[in-house]
Amino acid sequence: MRSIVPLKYLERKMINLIGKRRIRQQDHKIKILEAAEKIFAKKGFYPTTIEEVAKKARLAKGTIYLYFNSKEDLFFLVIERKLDILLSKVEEELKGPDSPSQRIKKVIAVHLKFLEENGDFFKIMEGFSESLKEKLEKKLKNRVIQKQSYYIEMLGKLIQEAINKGEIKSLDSRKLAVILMGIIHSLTLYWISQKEKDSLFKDQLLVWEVFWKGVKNKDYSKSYVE
Amino acid sequence: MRSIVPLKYLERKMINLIGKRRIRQQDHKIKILEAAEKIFAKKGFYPTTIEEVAKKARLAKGTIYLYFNSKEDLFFLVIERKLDILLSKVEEELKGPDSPSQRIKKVIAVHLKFLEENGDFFKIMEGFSESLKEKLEKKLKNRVIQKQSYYIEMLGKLIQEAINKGEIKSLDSRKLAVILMGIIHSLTLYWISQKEKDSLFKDQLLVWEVFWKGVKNKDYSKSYVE
DNA sequence: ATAAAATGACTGAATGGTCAGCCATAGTTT
DNA sequence: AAACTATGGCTGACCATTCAGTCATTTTAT
Repeated sequence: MRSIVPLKYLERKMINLIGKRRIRQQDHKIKILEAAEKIFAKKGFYPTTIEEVAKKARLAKGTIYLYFNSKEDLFFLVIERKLDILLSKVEEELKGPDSPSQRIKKVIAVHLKFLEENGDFFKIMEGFSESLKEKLEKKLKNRVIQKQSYYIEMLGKLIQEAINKGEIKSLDSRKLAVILMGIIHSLTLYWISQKEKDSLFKDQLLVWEVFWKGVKNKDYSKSYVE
Repeated sequence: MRSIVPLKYLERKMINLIGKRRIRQQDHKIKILEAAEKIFAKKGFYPTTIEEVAKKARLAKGTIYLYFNSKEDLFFLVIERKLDILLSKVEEELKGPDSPSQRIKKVIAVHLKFLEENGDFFKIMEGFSESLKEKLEKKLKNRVIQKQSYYIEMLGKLIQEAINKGEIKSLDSRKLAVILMGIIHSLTLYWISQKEKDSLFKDQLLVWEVFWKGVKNKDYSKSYVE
């Protein structure tokens, strides 16, 4: 007799995990994240209201709080989701056996493509620094910062490799990584501000050319292919 | 007899304009601007409270509103004040008879020096895009945006000049201006994030080298002096 | 029938902006 | 020069609004 109760409980647990409800919940979570992404991109963190996000996701305000702990959490999770995708795409691209310089070229292309497809993400990141200023230490905030740093670090190592191989001049590899990201960032900003949007992706050659010629080792000019 | 009254009135007016009170007022305006600059840099637009600015300026909240119309106005005026200084410094530097490339080099130096001396200004500008999103069109906001654009435009023209003289490869001069600013911006951001602050100014050579080699015309390598 | 999910009215805290009054200083009168 | 008056810069309590987050109630699914 007693065993029936826990069985029913487990049963329900299973249903929750794999049944319709579970799927619904996932749907809603994604729906909210996507709605939030758009609104945060448009207005920035502070002027965005949970009510508005809920409306966009066609849910009630209270429902948001069933899936996220706070506005801040929602904000950071929106960022984290996209940052993870970007990171995985870049890491995927780096798996090949190419030379460092070729891999850098690939990173530029992947990054620009991602930003072109995720303008909202870029806009949010742009305002990220503003929103994290003078706020209590938050687990999620730090996770995002850490992922950002990890990305720059990865790029820095790649550049260092290129330096070691003599492809790039012996300069501070981390600073060069920062510079490369700065070039990408500023061109993206420019692209977003343009009303008549040309393709951002096609600027990969411009980025590559300027960066590569700017940093390449004179003795190694043969490696500048294409 | 009648004329005495208006005379006295004018007399008082003069005293108000040039006397103690008038000086006091100027003092306060600057005081508020400087306090606001610090707080805005630290916390960003939205989390900054007028009360806090007032406290820092050792004035009462209401007093702020005697000198500025709103929090937004104060914010934009803080930016505008510094932007004007930067613009004038750069314009001053461009007056010489140097070649375009030499003038670009000077702009880099002046800009980096200014940012090193005005880290707070940079921090505010960083969050500028966030705070201006989805806000009613404001005269002051547009003035600031216009000045920013003017700066990029000026740099673009300078680069175009260099292109025309064959110093720089024939690329989109505006995009190159954007790239140069991106390099400067990202290195400044990096510099600010460093706890052990090296000099930002000394990176002028790095910026110059990377940018110049990245864009220079092959046929014109002689012009790369120093 | 039961429990989970969703709702949205409500609450409390925060804060931009206001304004009636205070008081230091300047001007006037005796 | 002393006493009185007028001025206006400054103040901070107060008001109105906005909004994150809560929870009693309703809806939905099984």
